[in-house]
Amino acid sequence: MLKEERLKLIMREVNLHNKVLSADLSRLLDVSEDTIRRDFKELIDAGKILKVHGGAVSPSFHFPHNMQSDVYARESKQIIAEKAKKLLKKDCTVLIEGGTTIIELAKAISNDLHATFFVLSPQVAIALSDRERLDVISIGGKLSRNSNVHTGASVINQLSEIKTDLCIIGANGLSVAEGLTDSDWEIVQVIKAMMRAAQKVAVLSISEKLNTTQRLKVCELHAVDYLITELPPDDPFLAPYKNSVELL
Amino acid sequence: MLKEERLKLIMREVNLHNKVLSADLSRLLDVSEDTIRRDFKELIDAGKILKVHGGAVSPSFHFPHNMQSDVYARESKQIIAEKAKKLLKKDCTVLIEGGTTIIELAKAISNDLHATFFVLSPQVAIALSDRERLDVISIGGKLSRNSNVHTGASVINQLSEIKTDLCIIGANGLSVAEGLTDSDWEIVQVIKAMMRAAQKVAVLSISEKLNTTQRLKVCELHAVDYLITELPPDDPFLAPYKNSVELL
DNA sequence: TTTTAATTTGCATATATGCGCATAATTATT
DNA sequence: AATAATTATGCGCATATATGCAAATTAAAA
Repeated sequence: MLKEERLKLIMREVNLHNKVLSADLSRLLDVSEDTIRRDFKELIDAGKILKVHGGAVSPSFHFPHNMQSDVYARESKQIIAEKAKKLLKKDCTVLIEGGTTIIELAKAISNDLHATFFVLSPQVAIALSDRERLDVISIGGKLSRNSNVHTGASVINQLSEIKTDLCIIGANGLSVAEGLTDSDWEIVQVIKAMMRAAQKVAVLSISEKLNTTQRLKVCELHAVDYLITELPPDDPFLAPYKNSVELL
Repeated sequence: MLKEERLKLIMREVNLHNKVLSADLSRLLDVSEDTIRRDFKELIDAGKILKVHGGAVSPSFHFPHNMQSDVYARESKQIIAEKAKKLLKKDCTVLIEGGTTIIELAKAISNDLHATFFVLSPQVAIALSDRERLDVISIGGKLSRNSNVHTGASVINQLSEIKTDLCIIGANGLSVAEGLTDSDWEIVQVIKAMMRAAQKVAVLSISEKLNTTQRLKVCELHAVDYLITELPPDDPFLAPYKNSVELL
């Protein structure tokens, strides 16, 4: 990849998100963070970005907005994202939910994966929008405020009309006894519809969500094909799950 | 192979991909990289390409050449956003497109406006997602990469089923003679459908887009109800538009 | 504070580039 | 047609640029 291309892509990221992290760009563009920082220098000299610790921001960036302090458990989520990437094969169709873990996965997806993604969350749509070889299709609907995912009858309807190889969802509660659980009724309906639309079901969950239960039931554990946590599959903590799902 | 043929092929590659690697061309045309570089020299002298380390790029791609433009107009866009806010009444339904000007409007919308927004762009959806009293409904579809707006038949379909008080769109080209114009066919279809779905049409445009024309026609000027620019309505620059639309 | 993460710096390596020259191909001249 | 002149091409080498790695430094976070 030409350096010029990288600069273009960096600017695109900055204009898109107002801020970029060196680490994210490093993974996206598959160069070292050093190189990203050197690119930053050029863009700074050109007055196109401003440097901040950890990344860069657009010159017109105002702090109050977009300042999401999502750093929490980000490392675990990145491990999960790396594992989940292995499920994404060339030319597959994927139905993908929202939530911070899923967004981490979206960011980690390589620039040259050729596939079709059906997305339910505007954030995920944006995170994927710069991947040249990806078809991104938003399943529209009412934006649920607390989850930032499209919900409602129209979503369920549209989901009933598509078939995908895989669906990827985040877990709010997961236990051997109760299976997958959530606290939001609308989201539960959406996830159920997603699972019907997909051949295989992958659940991404940081380990702290394991062995917890939310008010509403989504499905039994055995309805899940892959469970991806930041722990190695042979971690004793995961032992109870081994019989029902494939651990990654 | 004749040198002239090579030059032709090189230009074709550049126009096709906006960039070429010396190494690729060397292999493709079966000549040494030196020769390719010497070819580059000719094309550079002719102003047809620009040299970068590792290859060459099309002049429009080279970033130092299109340095400004996007970021600087932000102030104007904020002025436009403030004016456009006045069109948003309590309990109205609004259909809103994408683009930087529109995103600026979305950010400017007050926290206690009670209304329903149909959105076509994930960025706009996110910008609106934290307004407590807003219903945000995404019209889903294939995400168009260059505009970051949902497009395609499903969008047109969904738009045919809704009725809103107002639609707000950004202009790419606007002139008295040619009306509203754009360069992307998919977007044109979407805008037309938006206008059919809405009672009133507001066009937001920074003044530099005025009196310019793009390849594809969207509609005549009189199909637009409100034209909002950063200039005051009595600016002489806007005089030709006065008869056809209401200026804000 | 201590601890962690990000950045800078210097260095090593790989790749790209420019130049001189020899050779091959093309064109002009006799 | 043969030869001279011109132009195009490839190769080796010196230099410049780009990139990654590791240690040292600096900034943020706990």
